Amino acid sequence: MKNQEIAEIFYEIADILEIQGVDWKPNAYRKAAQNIESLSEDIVDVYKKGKLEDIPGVGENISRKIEEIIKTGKLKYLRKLKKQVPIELEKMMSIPAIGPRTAKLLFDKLKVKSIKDLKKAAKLHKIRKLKGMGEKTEREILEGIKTLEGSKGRFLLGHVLPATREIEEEIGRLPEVKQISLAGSVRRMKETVHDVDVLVSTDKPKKVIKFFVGMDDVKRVLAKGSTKASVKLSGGLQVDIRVVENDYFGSALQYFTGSKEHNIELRKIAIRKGFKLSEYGLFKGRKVIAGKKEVYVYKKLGLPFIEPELREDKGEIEAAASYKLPKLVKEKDVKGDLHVHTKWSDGSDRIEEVARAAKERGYKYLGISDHVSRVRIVHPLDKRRLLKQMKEIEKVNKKKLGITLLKGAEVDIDKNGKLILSNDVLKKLDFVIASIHSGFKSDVREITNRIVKAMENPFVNVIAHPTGRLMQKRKPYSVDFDKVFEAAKDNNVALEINSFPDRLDLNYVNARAAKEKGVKLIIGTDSHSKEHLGFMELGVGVARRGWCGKKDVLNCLDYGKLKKWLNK
DNA sequence: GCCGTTTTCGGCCCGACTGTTTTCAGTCG
Repeated sequence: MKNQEIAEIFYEIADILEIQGVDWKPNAYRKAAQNIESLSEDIVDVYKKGKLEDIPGVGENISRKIEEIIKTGKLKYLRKLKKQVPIELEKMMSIPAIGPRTAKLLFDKLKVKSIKDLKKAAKLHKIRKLKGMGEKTEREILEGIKTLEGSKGRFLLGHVLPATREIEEEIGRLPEVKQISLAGSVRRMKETVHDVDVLVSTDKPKKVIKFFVGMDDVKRVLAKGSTKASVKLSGGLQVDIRVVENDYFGSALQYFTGSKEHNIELRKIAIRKGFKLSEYGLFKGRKVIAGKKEVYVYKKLGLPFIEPELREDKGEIEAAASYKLPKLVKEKDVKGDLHVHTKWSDGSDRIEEVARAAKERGYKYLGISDHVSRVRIVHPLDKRRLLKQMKEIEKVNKKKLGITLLKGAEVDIDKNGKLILSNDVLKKLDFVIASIHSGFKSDVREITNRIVKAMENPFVNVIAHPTGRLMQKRKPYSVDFDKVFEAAKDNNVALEINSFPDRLDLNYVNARAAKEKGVKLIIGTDSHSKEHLGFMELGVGVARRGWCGKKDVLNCLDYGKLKKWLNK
């Protein structure tokens, strides 16, 4: 039974209780679920140690329920609740305009239990007859179902970032705009985002909002008020703008960056100190004591500045209060990229082109790592072509481009944990990345064994994308990270944070666990063209969300030290 | 249901916008 599965159960309980109109309990269950979800340790281990109640938000009652789930795989309480409220809650509530109260109303009056029922009811115009509902709500619900069916609910950070920056620039060019910043989950570098938040300060809110809803890419205006507006872009992405006065841009930025959970904790601190915190500032009575800048808000609450990527209420507030926040790695700390494909396998650019682009980015070194694989589609290298490629790399190095190329390869791990290239070839390389590209469906033991065995090969330096996930396409394979972390340390092997937009693997939870265990990380882009080198920002985002500093990331080392590490 | 440098009982974040209403509940973030 995994942490995630147990968390899901408590989320479900929270939803049902909310529908039933129960006060406070939903929050308590949700809080517990969040903390279980983000636990880096296996909850079964925590249970065995008798430490369940050490998890924040878990008390006597919930810990008893966790025990029941671990022992029996089920929870009677949830079953009972489900019988009382037999509704597809999670899906229903993902439809805009439907929250717990409306779901309850729809069930009570129209026996709507599922999206299917909902669609039918809306099409038959039954919903508009309910109290508090109308034509417009009905249309919005149908629209929402369409969106859900097209699964356009969440977007990959790497895919929305470019468009988002364009919008930021476009609005920023307005002379009326004093300050502008992205906020929300984009600013926190969350791997997927539901919408994009833009914060602007100006004396002319109407003008800015008018411009915003009239931008070229806007397909639909969802809401438009005097201080905020929401639009849907043609690609389906929702963008929200919030317009404030310059005097409280800081507190507004703090507020709109979130996360919600982080902000709730901050407000509690404010209350304890006799203050009140909102987007309009930090107040002592009626007096504003902080608002202009984000950092002042934290300061007046007795805290140092907390980087946006950490603001998830995962211990950052406690760490800040005791001045134990980590100094996070920055993109400019990265000295090179070690996961790059070229035309030799399935990349689209030649070695020299990629090298020049890497040099442009300020890198000191670049590791070429084309595929050695049995997957035909990637046009893999065999021994002969690999040796030939190494010659070409040497040739490019002689051109003195101001960047050093390292000879590497991304070699498949076979189903027994062996690399599909013999050691006498591997040892000629500067570095070896090992990765799993087949047999994803094997069980956790098998996968873990394959990875561990690969790490025991003396020439392996990095395990690429350790869980193999492709967001929105393929689930991660199960890996026993305790074992993998141990083996990584024992064998001086680094784990990769793969920066490709749909991978981001390790994810930030695992990256943080790795860091805490003292495992070294490498941030690689898995570039298949020179433009992909820019994905580094996403991997750095993951590392930052995982509390990693530059000392945790090997490709922040300069060339000499990195080379030494690679030679083990 | 959880939690505690105000508390083991009594709190539990805060505000904007919308639709459907004539003053507000529900949703959203």
